[in-house]
Amino acid sequence: MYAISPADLGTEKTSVQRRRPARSAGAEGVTRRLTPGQHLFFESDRAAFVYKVQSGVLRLTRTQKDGRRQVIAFGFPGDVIGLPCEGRHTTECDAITPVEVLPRRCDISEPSGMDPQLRARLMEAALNEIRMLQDHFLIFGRRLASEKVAAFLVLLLDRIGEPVGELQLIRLPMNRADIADYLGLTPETVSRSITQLRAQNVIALDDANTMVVRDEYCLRCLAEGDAELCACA
Amino acid sequence: MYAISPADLGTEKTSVQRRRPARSAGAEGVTRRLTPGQHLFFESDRAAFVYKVQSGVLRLTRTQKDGRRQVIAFGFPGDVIGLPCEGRHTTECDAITPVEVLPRRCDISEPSGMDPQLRARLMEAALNEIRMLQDHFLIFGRRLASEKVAAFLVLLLDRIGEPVGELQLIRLPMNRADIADYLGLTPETVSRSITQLRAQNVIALDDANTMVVRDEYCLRCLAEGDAELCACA
DNA sequence: CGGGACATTGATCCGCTTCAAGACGCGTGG
DNA sequence: CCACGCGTCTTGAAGCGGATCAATGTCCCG
Repeated sequence: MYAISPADLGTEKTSVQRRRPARSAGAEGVTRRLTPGQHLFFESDRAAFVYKVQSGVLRLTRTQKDGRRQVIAFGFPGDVIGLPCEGRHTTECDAITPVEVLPRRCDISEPSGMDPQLRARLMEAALNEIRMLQDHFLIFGRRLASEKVAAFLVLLLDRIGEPVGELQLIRLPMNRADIADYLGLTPETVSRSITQLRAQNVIALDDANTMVVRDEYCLRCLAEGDAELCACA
Repeated sequence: MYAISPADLGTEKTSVQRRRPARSAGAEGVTRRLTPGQHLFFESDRAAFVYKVQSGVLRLTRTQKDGRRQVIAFGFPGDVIGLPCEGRHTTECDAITPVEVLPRRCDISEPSGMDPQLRARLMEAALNEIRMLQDHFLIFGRRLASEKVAAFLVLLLDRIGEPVGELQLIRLPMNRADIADYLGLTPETVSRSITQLRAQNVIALDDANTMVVRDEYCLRCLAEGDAELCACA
């Protein structure tokens, strides 16, 4: 869908990082910047690096033959993404906001020569990813759409929530379609669920991608299917 | 739902949940045997070992507060299961057939003293698990129940299919409820989908847990949503 | 100001869940 | 050997929730 687009179009005020190797995958230890829509890697790509996300948000997806897309995960700052299997990436990855990632050379097949510390971190990252995928399954398997959406918002809240006075703010980096493909729903259903949460005064929307959590306890109850425990219902 | 009953009968009949204090978690390198329903570990257990499955089939599950169960994966011979996160198991695990596993001591936090070969295998196992979980997502995200079930049968076919003349045989080690909880369906819907596949002459059932794949090509088409490509529809 | 991408809302339809009943296989005990 | 009970699988009928299709609203950016 997206063609390779020049990376030096927008938001280039930070440093003089103009000598980025063109069209190369990057270099060890040199921060790589992506603009929204730009790909970091594709499925089946030979994996030269794993990437530590420094800022921004990435989207990890797999697509099936019928064109349907599954969002496997979102990559937030602090995440290590791009762990390969048998030397190849197992998902597609593109940026949904301006992104900075730090590439680390990653030759899993030659672990003997690898820095022990890096090796340990890689293992830790892999085990963490396993747990996050399992958590994702629990959300994905929720019965009602509203529960899925609430659980997703809780996830975001814990990950990128920003305190605003007594309450918390969530700046949604992804659009409704991304949320839908993460949860196994349609964008319309996601929108309806959000509208419903707003009607219950659990959240408030500034604009479509900026929400204030007005009743965090209630949101967490709804996320677990305990609608009864929540006075908002 | 399940009665507590002694599990040492040696019979492999009904699945019996038997909570057993893991006073003898096993010993490094000594094959451990489980009877159906017996647990290998529980969620949040401190993880002393990972296990290589030698024979039989295990079920890895996570349960949520409302009692709903999500089958995360099945452990087949050759699989390495029980990879911990932060020193603890992230799922529950019990046997659904008689099982033999080989425990390997696994102190991820102390990787320096670990045999490099074992370390490499652990990493490989972790990366493989990530890919398998991602594959699971694609199946879970299929639109129609019949596609999910077909995709699941293809998975089993490739994993434990037994050639029988020209065709292939699948001995289902798990019941309909397990399949349902793996796919995010109800047992009734799984049953109906199987009935439908049988009516289309794609499969034939000997008994409920023994099926012959009569048209493998068609099954694979249905699994990918290409019902049109299949004359059986 | 106008165009495009995205979000919301509405109406309808379909597939799955739910609840219920019956069938089947298997082990036990008479 | 057969009757019984239990767990599982199958099948049926009804209701509901989300998908789909369509129209409108909103924001952003040129």
